[in-house]
Amino acid sequence: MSKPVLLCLVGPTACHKSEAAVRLAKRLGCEIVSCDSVAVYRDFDIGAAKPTSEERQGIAHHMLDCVSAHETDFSVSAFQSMAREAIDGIFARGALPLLVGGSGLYVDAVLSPLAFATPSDPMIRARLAKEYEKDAGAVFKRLREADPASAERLHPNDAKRVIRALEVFLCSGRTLSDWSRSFIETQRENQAYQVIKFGLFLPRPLLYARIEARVDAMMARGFLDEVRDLRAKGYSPALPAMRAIGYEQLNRHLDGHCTIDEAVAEIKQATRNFAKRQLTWFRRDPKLRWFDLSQYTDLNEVAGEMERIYYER
RNA sequence: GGAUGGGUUCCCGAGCGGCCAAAGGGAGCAGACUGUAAAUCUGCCGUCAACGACUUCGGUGGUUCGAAUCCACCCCCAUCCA
Repeated sequence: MSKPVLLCLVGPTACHKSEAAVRLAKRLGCEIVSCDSVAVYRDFDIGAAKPTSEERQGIAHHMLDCVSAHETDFSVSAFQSMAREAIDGIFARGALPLLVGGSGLYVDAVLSPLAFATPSDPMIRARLAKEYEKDAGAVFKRLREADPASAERLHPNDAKRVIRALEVFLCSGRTLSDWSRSFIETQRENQAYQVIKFGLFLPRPLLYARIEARVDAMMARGFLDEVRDLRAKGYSPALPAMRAIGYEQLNRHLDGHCTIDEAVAEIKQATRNFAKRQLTWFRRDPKLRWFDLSQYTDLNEVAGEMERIYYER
């Protein structure tokens, strides 16, 4: 029996992903599943570049505004199960799911059903974080004893991952490398969908120029007020969501640490760096079909090309 | 016109006789990535026929075995006095 087909559109930030997705969705009758680590948050709109209702043009969008930034137990894993539920619903409706997003890990999480089943324990993690701060070397050494494979793979300076790997071992008795191995093995026979992946990109100089223009546009649309409102609503600048690009810098400005011009310049810089990292992530996927936006006069052409590929699958 | 402080590799910025192609940061490039990932982390980063060679520290000329570092003059910049 043939697997259900699922479309996926990725690319760095500021590449017209949302717009291209809507065009494609209109042609193929898709419902969109956003894979964006910031757009999931309610009240985070302008800075998250969340498509407005006009921009969505009546196309159903899932995984937008689906969690509160206050949620302390949100995670990639939570995202994964919610997104998969949304996808099941789309299939049930006889529609075609179109994953769209720039958060590579989130995209992969959705596409790899069995990943992230790994256990976690916030208490242990917090304790390890403290220990790491005091003596990073000691924590890494413990990891090397408990899970040599992960220790080998991880850099001692990578606090997050070193701590997480040890956490997994401490709360489950199994190593992270063990969990991931079984994931890879099971994934092979559990590839749930037939995935067609598209990637959008622009030559670096154009990309960077577009990013800067878009940050200016966000500011013009009231990004600063959005952050002010967020604070007024009780969102602490310490929240993970408030550390997202743009929100972080604007919070620093609001706290008097820098001028608005400095903040904006930093946002542009951080976004450029981010876009580059996204490209690094997506580039390793050999199955991705890339579209250089500078080679097309408009997005309909791109969407048309994608449509053709879909039918020729 | 005078006084003082400066001009360092793409940028900021240390260095102030050898251990200096020159700390550190930023940018740029490449990469990693399995529980809030727009995060976190790594590598490269003057040039080359590259375990060695060559060209750099405002300019020119000196001192010295040896200078980004000392001296002279010159050119810029900043501040202050006129």
